[in-house]
Amino acid sequence: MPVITLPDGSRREFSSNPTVAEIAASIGPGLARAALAGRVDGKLVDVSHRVERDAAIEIVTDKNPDGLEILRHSTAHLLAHAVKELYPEAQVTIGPVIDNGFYYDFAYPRGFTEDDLKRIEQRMHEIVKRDHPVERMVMPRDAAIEFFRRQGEEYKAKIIEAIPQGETLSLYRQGDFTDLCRGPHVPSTGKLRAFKLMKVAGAYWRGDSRNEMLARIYGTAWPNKEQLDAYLHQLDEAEKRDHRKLGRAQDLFHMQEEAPGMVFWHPRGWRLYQIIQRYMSELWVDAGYREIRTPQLVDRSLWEQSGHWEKFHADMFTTESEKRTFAVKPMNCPCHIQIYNQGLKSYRDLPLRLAEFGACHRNEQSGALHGLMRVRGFTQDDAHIFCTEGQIQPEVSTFIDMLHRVYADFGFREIRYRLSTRPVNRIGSDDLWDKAEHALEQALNGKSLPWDLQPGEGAFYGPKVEFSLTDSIGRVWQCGTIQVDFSMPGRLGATYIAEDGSKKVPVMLHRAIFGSLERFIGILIEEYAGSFPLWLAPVQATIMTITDAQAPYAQGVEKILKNHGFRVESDLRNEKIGFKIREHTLQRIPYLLVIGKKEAEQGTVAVRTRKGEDLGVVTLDALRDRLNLEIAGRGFFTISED
RNA sequence: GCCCGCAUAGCUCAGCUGGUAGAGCACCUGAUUUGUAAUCAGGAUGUCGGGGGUUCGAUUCCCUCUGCGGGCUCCA
Repeated sequence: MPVITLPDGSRREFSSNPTVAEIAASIGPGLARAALAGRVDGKLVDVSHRVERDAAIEIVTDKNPDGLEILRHSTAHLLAHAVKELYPEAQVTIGPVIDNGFYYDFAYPRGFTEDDLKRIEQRMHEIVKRDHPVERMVMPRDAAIEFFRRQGEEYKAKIIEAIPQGETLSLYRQGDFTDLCRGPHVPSTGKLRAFKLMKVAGAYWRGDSRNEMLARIYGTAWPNKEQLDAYLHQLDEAEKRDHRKLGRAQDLFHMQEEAPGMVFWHPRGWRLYQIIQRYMSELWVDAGYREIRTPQLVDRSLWEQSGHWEKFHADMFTTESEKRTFAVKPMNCPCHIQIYNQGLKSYRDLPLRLAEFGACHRNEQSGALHGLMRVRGFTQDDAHIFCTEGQIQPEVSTFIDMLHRVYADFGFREIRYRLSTRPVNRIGSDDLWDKAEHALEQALNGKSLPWDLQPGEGAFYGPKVEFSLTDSIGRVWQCGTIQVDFSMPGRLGATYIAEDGSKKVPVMLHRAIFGSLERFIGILIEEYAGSFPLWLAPVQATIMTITDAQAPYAQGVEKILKNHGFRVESDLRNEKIGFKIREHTLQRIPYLLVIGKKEAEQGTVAVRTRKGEDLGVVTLDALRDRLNLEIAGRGFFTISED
């Protein structure tokens, strides 16, 4: 008879083979009710699973991450169940768990509307009330195909057809609804309580844009209403950080119909942009880069040579002049090679690091555009390192250190690392790709960084490491990148004279840290929710007067602070001080400097932060020292963060 | 590009089933000279995204284009 070992090490012996549910019940009725699934010797199973030999058992509840995942997965089935009841002609496809929830894709040409979502959600609650037991069945592969075909579920049948012959499949049935699924699932629909359907979207069958569009419904699910509400609240909060909203509210930039995907930077936004640009420009000097500037418009022939015309043509803006075709540059690399090619290079010149704030344009698909994050006109902090094969490792390694420093300065702690390998559409031999992919992998492993592999996601000219940051609602955006390129220098005739006097082709590393200034600023706005640290704040302090009488003194203070290099503005309007405080606090100005009769007489200012702290009355020298200290602290200084 | 949705004053938004539009803030004028998150009073404001159609009549219904939003595909 099986002996069951529980997570606390205790053992129980059963007189007959118990199910997971029975084991839970033997521990306590509360646990029996809470049991969603079991873990038997590490393997997740349904509570109906019968344990037939000695095993380590854990009862999985919604307190456990596995339990939450099962809950979400079962809620996806619940969604499909409701849809099939309401819209029998819809076909089910797949319904996986994702962060914070799940989705389910249906083949339903009419598509779903917001009203449908309400109906579906209501029906889901009804099915929960019915508390259908969720039963597991097994079926041979071919029988399963037959089973779904009979029900008109062509997509399910196709999914199963992709599974090898001879496999036995598990199906789950709740009421009249049966779905193919590996499981496990909650024991009955009554276990599902806190969920909400979020949105409808289109998604291609099997993720291929050549396939038909399915109707996807996204939902979220939680163990209880409190957690669901907390999540919904968190989403509301995240929405307030949206860079598009804050960009308008803080008068940083705007975009308009006549220039889709292009940014109109307003004075404050442009100041921020320039602060960031200058920061990088100085870092380049420190790191041995040399800054350059190359043309926007380049003849088609260069793009043909570089391979862009062939692989990237659809994304390039072109124009005609004097019977020639020019393309607005989508990337800077070919131009940088032109600068490299001026004058004969020696191995002694390597590594040669050429950097540019390269203004690029790409004709992105209209549906891909997204605020500052995905635009058609953007500026990269782009550099190309020309080096020997032996210099690849140290250069990649040094680059990653530099990137870490930059991200830390801007307050980013969580970076996602991804290695993207050769795509189908590519130039260069497999031998070169092997070498390049290997070089990047080694650089990452050398720093013990956790990275994900993205097979087939590399650029057409080489593999890359992507360094990604997340926006306010958790969407991941690639910012930094380093790419090894063994192909393009050769195509564009770059060479150097080696130690032995022979002519060799250098390796080129494409690399960026911000990626695009636009995207980086977008993420920065969301990261700080518009409350920029002092060193980045477009306006660092606003001087405001109590009455007109202090205007001359206030203007003097403004001048002094500006001379110290601070970004200061004055608000001399005939308004009450509370009104001015409110306005500039909402603008997230780090320091509010109030000047009344007293301050004007004493030669001081009363300091208030955007958080509402009163720092008292200080002299201008004391203020200067404080601001300078805080500015020097960059992302590490937290006094005025909120 | 594809699917779904949206487009009303500078901004945020209201406007039920068709009868040419409204609020708050902002703006302008005047009063007020004010001490740490909204002083009071008055005033002006719209081709209701563009084009076409149905209708006696369209912000409202239909078609189409453009842009935006959320996804998908793609990418910095």
